[in-house]
Amino acid sequence: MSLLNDRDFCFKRPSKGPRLTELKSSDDVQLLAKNGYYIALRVGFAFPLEEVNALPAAWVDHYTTHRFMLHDPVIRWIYANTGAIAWSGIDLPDPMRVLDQAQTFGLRYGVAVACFDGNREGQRSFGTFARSDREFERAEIDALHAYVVKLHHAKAPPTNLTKAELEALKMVKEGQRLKQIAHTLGVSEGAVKQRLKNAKTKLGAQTSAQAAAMVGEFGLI
Amino acid sequence: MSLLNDRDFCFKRPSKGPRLTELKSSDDVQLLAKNGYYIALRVGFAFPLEEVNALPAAWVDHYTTHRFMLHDPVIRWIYANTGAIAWSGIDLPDPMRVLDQAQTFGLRYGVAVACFDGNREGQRSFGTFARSDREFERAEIDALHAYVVKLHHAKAPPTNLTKAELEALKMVKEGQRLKQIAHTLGVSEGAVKQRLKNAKTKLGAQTSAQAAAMVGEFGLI
DNA sequence: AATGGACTCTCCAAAAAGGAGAGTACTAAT
DNA sequence: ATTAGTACTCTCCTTTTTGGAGAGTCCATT
Repeated sequence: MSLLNDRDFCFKRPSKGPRLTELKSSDDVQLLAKNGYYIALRVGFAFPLEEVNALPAAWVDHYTTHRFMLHDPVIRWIYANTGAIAWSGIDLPDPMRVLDQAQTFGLRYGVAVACFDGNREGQRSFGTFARSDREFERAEIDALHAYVVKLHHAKAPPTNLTKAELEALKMVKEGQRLKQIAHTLGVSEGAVKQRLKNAKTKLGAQTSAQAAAMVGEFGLI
Repeated sequence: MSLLNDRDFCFKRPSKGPRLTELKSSDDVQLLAKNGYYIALRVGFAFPLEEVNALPAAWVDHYTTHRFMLHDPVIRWIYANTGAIAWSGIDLPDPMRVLDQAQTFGLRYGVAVACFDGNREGQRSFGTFARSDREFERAEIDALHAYVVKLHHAKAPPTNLTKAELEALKMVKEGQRLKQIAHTLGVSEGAVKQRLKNAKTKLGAQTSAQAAAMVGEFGLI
């Protein structure tokens, strides 16, 4: 029996044979990228809004200590391209033999994915996924690509927050009480509450604490 | 190359000669790095906890669009070394002529700084600073180095938070109310309050919202 | 003149914060 | 083996902060 089943993956079975369609959660990804994966979301000038690092700790250690990033052909491909490709298809030099070393950590076969949605800030997202037993199939590569694109869009920062709302959230995040905030801004406490309420609605947050943390992570304040 | 040296831990200067006073704030840095600067704090596997980007918007745009990062000799130096150096002293190839292009954006003379404090996660911090009118002086380079080291230490994540405290903070950050948290954890609401109170004390936070945002930014939850 | 959006306010109920006190668990020193 | 110290956990009680409903103002657009 395949490790992939309906519950884990969401197959569709159209006319010809089983088809992998959509990865819903990190669990689904874990099943495909058995030996680890790494996703960086919304990389701007140099760094991302969020990263998911599910690579083996030993490899992360080795990679960090040797500062492989700038020499890693996978990273180089990701920075230079958009789309998805198997590691084996990347035609770039690997003078530090990063990929060979990766193999000794169980990262033998892999996929690199990069996407960009034409946003003004030039933010890009990318991921790399690995397994040791066999090469990834085309449908799997496409599914991983779609997954990263989905996360990329999900992490699009909200654009409808007003200046006043962001201002209030910033002050909440900095540990100020409503009374202080109101005083500093020269408005009523109720006004501050209303701003926070609007912000929470727009962000889908349950509490001001959550809303403040969210805008912080989006880099909006 | 030594990863660790005295200068990484404390900034002292011998008594003789004019001494550049310590850089206290980003304003001080702005005065020195007239044409812009960039600081990345606590870069782990690949990305930092925080970045300060005060480079000219046009350059950031150009740099991002052309994905210079992997080709930038300054970045390559920073990843490979510890200490501080004038751009002009970096002896690395620049096939994409990143530095030449930087000049056309007012970034003519510059300094690169990198530091590492021997922490377990291998986190490093670095910065690069630019001006167009003249080369940086040795004392200025040292002061900028000290500034980055200071920020690096300031961003050291607290290590004294208990599992219970982090757990509570995480749930606050996710928008849960104390009642919910208490129920989920199977403890009294008072217990949750106490955990949050301890966390706030340890973090020097005024409110739970602030504490939750802080641990989030430290990457502790 | 009407509509919609952002902002403001008040009042009341619900939630969170803060203080004091006390029990438990584990460590290090006597 | 006892003791002291430290860190963590919990309860109870009071005060302060917050959240939520409803309504009003101001302003730009239609």
